[in-house]
Amino acid sequence: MSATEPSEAVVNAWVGLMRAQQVALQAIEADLKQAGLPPLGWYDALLELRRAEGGALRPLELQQRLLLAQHNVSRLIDRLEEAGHVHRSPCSSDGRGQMVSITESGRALLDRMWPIYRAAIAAHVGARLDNDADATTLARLLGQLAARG
Amino acid sequence: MSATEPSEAVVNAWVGLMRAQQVALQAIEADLKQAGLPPLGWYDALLELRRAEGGALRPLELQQRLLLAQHNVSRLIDRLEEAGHVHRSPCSSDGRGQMVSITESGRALLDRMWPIYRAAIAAHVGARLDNDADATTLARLLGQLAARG
DNA sequence: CCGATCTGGATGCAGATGCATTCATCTTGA
DNA sequence: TCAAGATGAATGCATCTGCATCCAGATCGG
Repeated sequence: MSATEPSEAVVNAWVGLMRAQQVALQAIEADLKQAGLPPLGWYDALLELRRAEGGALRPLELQQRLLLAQHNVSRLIDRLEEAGHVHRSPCSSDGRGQMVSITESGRALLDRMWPIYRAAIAAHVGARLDNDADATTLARLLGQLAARG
Repeated sequence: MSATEPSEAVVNAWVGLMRAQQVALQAIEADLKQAGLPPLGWYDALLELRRAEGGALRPLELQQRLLLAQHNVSRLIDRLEEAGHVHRSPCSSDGRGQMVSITESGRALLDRMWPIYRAAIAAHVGARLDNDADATTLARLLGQLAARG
């Protein structure tokens, strides 16, 4: 499987990965927008913050969890801060760094987004899989692709 | 599977889909850039043109095949034309439309990109799957997600 | 035949991303 | 201890995407 010449099955998996993500993401983003909600990226970032100890993370940690480029995280935080969903404060242990914490507004936004997001996942992903076993298999194989190494 | 409340397996499949695509795409795009080649979008568009009868398609057809927004197709064609890889000509059957055809330069670019692209797929997708059966299963399940309906 | 409407495609503008550089602070080693 | 390098984060600029609108040519109803 690791030759420079991928098998046809591997190429099909790759093409399918691109297509499936494109189709599902477009549909889910459309549902969010339809409901007057911000893009998924905001949800992902706020969710990581809420999960974190104290509801706060360093930008660098956020960057690693979201797999985004440094400058994109910086600007995502700009937008979230502008909208009042996060708050920047200086970092006590490292003068270069800072702490980004989720605000009440940010937590409320997560709560507002999840019902829509959840329904969109069910509609655009769940409804296209035949059963839970398929979903589990898919998740396992996709997990292998995303594993670092 | 189509309740408004997706099962945990479905949510895991969705998260895995986003992650796997992000990781694989970033890695493959990086390999292309490393080799001094243009982004994947160019490959996709040129490939559709080369596959098409006469090496030409209407922008609308390209749009449907690539699942891109109309204005993005228009601008992708701008860039490809600017680089000499495609050629716009008026459409005989519909005065509003046009034909976009792949040039020799475009065909040559496809041929230059494929070895790098192929190796990247093998390295970043193939190498992470245990065997061809897994690749086939993955492709099948992803195909269900992308199927229109 | 012709005006109303629809459709294929382009474009202006705002928002987002990639890339290189910059700035400040932290770390290291002589 | 302090200069040299490394690291966390921001920013200027070009490219790309999203969105609304616009334009020209096609289609349809009377």
